[in-house]
Amino acid sequence: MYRYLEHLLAQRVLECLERRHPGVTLPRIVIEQPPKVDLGDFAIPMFPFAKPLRSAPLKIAEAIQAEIGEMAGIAHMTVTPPGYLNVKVDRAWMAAALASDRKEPGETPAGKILVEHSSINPNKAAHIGHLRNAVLGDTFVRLLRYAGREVDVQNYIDNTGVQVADVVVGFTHIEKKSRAEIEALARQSRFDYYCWDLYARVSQWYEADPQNKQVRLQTLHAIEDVTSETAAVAEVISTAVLRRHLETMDRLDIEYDFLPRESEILHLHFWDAAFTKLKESGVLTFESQGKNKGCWVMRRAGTRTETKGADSEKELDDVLTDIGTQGLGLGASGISEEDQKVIVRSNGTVGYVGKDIAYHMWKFGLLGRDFGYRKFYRYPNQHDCWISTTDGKKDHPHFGDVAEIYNVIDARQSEAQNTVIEALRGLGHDEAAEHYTHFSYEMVALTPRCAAELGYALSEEDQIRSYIEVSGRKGFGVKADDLLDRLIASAKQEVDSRHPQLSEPERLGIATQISIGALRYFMLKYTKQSVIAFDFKDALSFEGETGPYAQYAVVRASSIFRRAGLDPDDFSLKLPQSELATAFSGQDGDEIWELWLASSKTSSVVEQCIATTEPAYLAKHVFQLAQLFNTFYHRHPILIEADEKRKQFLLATVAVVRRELIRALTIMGITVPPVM
RNA sequence: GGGCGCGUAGCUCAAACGGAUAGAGCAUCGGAUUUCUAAUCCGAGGGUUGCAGGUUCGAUUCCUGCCGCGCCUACCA
Repeated sequence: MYRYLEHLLAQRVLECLERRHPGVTLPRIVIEQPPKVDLGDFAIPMFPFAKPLRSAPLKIAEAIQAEIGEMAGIAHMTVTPPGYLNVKVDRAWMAAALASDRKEPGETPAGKILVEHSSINPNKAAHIGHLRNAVLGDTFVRLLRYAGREVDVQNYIDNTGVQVADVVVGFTHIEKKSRAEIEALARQSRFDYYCWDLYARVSQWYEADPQNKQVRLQTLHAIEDVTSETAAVAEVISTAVLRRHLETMDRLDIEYDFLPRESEILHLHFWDAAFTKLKESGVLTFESQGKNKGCWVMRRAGTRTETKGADSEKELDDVLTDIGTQGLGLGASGISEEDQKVIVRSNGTVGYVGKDIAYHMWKFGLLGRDFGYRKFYRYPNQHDCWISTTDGKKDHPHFGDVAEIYNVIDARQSEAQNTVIEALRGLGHDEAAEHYTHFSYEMVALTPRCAAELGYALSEEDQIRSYIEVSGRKGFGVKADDLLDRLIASAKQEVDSRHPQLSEPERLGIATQISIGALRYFMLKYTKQSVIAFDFKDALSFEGETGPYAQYAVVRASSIFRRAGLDPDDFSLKLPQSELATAFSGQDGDEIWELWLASSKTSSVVEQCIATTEPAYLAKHVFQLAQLFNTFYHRHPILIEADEKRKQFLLATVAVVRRELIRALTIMGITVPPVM
């Protein structure tokens, strides 16, 4: 409801100003919340209008106040120095709307959205860095779906790269295992852990003798030939590890719809189709000199200081003729060597950025080719996850060909992402480029203390750092399943001591819900651009600003209703609006109103999260709501309340807060246990 | 060297689009009528928002310069 009033207000203020000042271009109307409730529920700063309207902020506020007229849901407005128009909501109106969970008017944009996340190399166990990616991505998917959008979830699988090749080398050259032996191992429960260790050993093996790296190259090439034994082994390994990743993510209620694999991008010749178009459009140019001689190159994204029109280009041309291209280090492509990004190597093979361009053309339905599809994994809820194949089934859902895409990929890959966007633009697909969002986030690193705890010897240099980057190659990191296991063990201990009367499966179930709540909340409470310095102490905490804190608030709300013998989901407020108005104007009316107001904000927060690709706002909202509720809970004993009308009012407050908390937690992928 | 990002309380982090007295959690210290169970609540201390300028009614937020830190910058994927 908050969102609805916010939009309504902005629109009415805009109309009002346009009527008074026709033809003037106005700045965007910003609506915020005043620092304290007694000032109002919305604040509209008037300062930005002072200059364009040639009038004092307070004068403008007064004019709007006088002319804007009545609005359902708005009680009144006050002009507040130094230049705000503060707006108070009609509390009874809002409360009635919230209590009946009235649907907010508003339309949702059409067009399918593709969110890609996780994309873990299928050669080792998933670690906490992958967890951040998956939780961010999955939560964003839930945000979009809550907002009414249609979303496909994809997880890109690089099953033909060096990382898989390295583990193949480990099995075949270090451990000298046969294909049958590897297949047997791959059926073991935590095969990904086995690969984790082996991958680290392979890295050491390469370092021990540079000759060994030759084996890596041979293996990499062998994998590309589908008929080879090596390719078969790679397939066994990557598929088994991929299955493990899906299982790990399923523990956190994270599911995918489609798994496009690099092997199909290769074998279905996606690149050939893209290459033709890239050459025709001039995005790619052939370099005939310098260190990239014989390669097809592209200008690295963000290297040109934007073309400033004909003049400067002409100047540039003059300069070029004067010095000669050699002097500037420009190749035949006209791009300086360090600004060149090699897309096709001199031996004719294509690099990963090239494949990525082709793949993204497919996403937008611009390639003219499609994957084959077959079912790969069925979730316990019967949802099917599909995977790419060369031929595949005829009957399959339609993937790709979407209106918007979001790629959840860490900040280190932003240059590559921008290069793909630039390629799309260069191909003339500006529309697609505009709807391509790199959902960028920072990595998860380990604190030196955490690293020491895990038994890694640190250099003196590393010991004084605030964090150290994880490395799959070195086997340095915290595995996702290990963290989850530790969380569950720790939560289980608490549940055991608090609820000894419950059965073992019940207690384990509760501990699992709490662990997922703690983990998902932990991954979401930091803003994207902040590096998470991981520490078990913080991650294993169930107190303060954590998932369990919010879950506990809901448990308390539910328990009030249970004790009262009422169903919170089916509780209807029987007070007329006049009674509600009285309740809110009482002694603690402001304090309780704050709780209702916060409850009304979910859809507004969801909108903000989507607009800024920042799910952390939702976590903040959940925490704020839970915190307000806990304070309220302490101050107002409800079941012993003698005044029946007052009791109804308090119960309605609890019901609404509970519903909104559950709603927001659900978007975060967090469920609430029956007791805690 | 170039590109991107960061620097806020002892620690970990908030404050989207410039706004009203810069907020939380953890840690520390002191409390909560044995109550809808305390995984909770209340209180205290703790800040020149890295430094120096600039823009303006107003700057943690925008601009410039410096200092410090991280990531990216391969014919690897």
